[in-house]
Amino acid sequence: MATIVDVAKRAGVSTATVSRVLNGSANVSDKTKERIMAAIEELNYNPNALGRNLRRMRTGLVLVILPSISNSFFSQVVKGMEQTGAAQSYTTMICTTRSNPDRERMFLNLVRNRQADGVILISSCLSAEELQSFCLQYPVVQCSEFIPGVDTPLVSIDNEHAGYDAAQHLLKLGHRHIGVIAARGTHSSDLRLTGCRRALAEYGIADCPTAYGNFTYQSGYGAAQQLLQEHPQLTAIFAVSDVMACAAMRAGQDLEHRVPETLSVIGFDNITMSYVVRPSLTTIAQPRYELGSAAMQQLIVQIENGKQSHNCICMEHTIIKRESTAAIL
Amino acid sequence: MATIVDVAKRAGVSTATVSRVLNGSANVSDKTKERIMAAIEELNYNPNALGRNLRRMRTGLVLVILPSISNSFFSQVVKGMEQTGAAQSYTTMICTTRSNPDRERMFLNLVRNRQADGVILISSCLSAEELQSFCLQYPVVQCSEFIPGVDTPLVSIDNEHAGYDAAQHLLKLGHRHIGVIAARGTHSSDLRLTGCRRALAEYGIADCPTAYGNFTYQSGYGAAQQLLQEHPQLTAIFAVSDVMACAAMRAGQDLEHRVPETLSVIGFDNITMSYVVRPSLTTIAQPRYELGSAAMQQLIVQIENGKQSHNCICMEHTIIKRESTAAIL
DNA sequence: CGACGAGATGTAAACGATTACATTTTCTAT
DNA sequence: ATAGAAAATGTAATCGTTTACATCTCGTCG
Repeated sequence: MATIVDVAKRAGVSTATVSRVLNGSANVSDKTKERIMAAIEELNYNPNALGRNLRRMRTGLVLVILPSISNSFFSQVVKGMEQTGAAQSYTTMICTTRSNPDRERMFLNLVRNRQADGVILISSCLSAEELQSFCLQYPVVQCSEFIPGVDTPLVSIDNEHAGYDAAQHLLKLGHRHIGVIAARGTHSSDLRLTGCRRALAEYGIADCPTAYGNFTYQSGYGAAQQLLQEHPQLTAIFAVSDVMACAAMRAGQDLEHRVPETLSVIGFDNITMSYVVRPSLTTIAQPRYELGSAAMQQLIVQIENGKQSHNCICMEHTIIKRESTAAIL
Repeated sequence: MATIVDVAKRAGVSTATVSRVLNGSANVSDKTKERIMAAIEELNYNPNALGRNLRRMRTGLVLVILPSISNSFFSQVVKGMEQTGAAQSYTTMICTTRSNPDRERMFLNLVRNRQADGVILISSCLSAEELQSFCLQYPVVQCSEFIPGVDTPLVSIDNEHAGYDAAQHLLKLGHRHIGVIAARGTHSSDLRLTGCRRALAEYGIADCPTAYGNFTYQSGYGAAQQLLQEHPQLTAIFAVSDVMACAAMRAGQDLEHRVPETLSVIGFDNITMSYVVRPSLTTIAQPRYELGSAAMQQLIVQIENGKQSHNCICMEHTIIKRESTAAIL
């Protein structure tokens, strides 16, 4: 494997000059430049990034840490990050934790180690304390799904308000018995639930049957079954994710409900599945690409200008009305 | 940021001894080890991986390059890679190309640059020639979706045979007018189509109407519409991906078909969506986790023992019969 | 008691680039 | 022709580790 020294020798110049050509620096004569290019070509030389990065003390790599790539919600968010990063010469790589804190720590260590310049967290599985101590020293941004009480820039939507809007939609359709499928230990789910209850309270409704799932189809199915069996008076279900909402529709149908005639269902995230199922799913959409893009923007500022003030960027959500919700009969 | 020199000074030893402790080497007295650990603690020292990797000329990083994370088929494949890699101390990162050859080249350059030790390709978008010249010099494995004619180890299923089996299933149910939704420029799709036609030929059927999509729901919907309108006699459709198969079901239903009574549909991949839709989708399943695991195994062998003979590992597929296919009336 | 070997530690040379500073060459203006 | 500026190039230190080799310190054994 050829090094810069080999190239320099072959071209009859010093390594400094080769380096200048490599980095497009001015003040190298065309003749020399050509000789160097030829030597690079002949030796099939590739600069060793380890040497370069060591000297520069940066890598141009940015990590996105998320639980898994199976949630198609993340796809667009990550795309926003990638494109915004690429526009400023950062390479984005995806690291999956499978909700294993040790795996997350391992990836954060890559930043400690200087193998990556910074990290964007989606749905971290560490404690606020652990995260806090990390983010004091290294560039970190939280995006979308986050741990509260940590001094990182944060890019998300107003989940409480979104939950409120979902419930409002059902209430305006006349529903008064509304159940929720939430997810335990997920801050956004807590906020959505809070917002939902606030809307119910405005209609004088104190009762809000809630079951919990973990974002899988199976868990959503079970939660919906439980809700519908324990509270037969329910006419609507709000699930904090589309996958669980789809499962709820199926569970409802399997319990002799018709959606939306006897059971309305509203989801969250607007993933592909939500318009593939039948009936198509009413849901809350987030500006996924923009969330990712803004998060990357924040991270790059941090990497290049150091720790920033605790920024919190809140984006707009929208409700997408489809076939799964209807006025109560 | 503390360096190994700072730690050595503080502990009153040489950097060599600190390094020995860091790497768990023998022959350091307990007393010294303790002093060094204390110094590391006090200085909040983290070894700089850039220096280390430069010296060792390896990083322990492995890249998985794929078009996008939105295809949930990849999720389990990648999990197999991650776990098998982790078991041998390799860190796996996911890189998405969005089918952009320049992005793919950029990621391959990380290997050229020595920022990663090797790479697994799923559905590369480079030419066989370009890939070939890369894989002669660096550790590469292709997995699942591949470019033919390149000397990399390959881990996949027998796509031709799988296509044959899908068609056989429909033929045995009595279908004689079978359409295919394929994907242009995808080798596995070509093979599946070939296999399908071989099965038809065995039944003396020469006609096999084929339309093309690009794995998106929309494209599958359009392809199915086209097939059903141009060939009203069709009673069954084989789509080379579940997403397109689901779209075909919907298109069929929107054209007044009932699935499976008047139209049978079979897909490929067994993604979550395939059992969420109604009717649930008959499909061909691949051993996803095992594909990924075997691919990583191959890669590690290459990284640690150098270029291997052109290995091709073929895994078993299975047909999963659900509600979307039925005997012809 | 002295030699020897094992164990503990230190010295210094890599690894492959970048870059501040020094030097040489070339050009311009008088 | 020559001073001086500008352009081109070179020298060598540096980034933070690891590790071959050298050295030192003991305890053991004949």
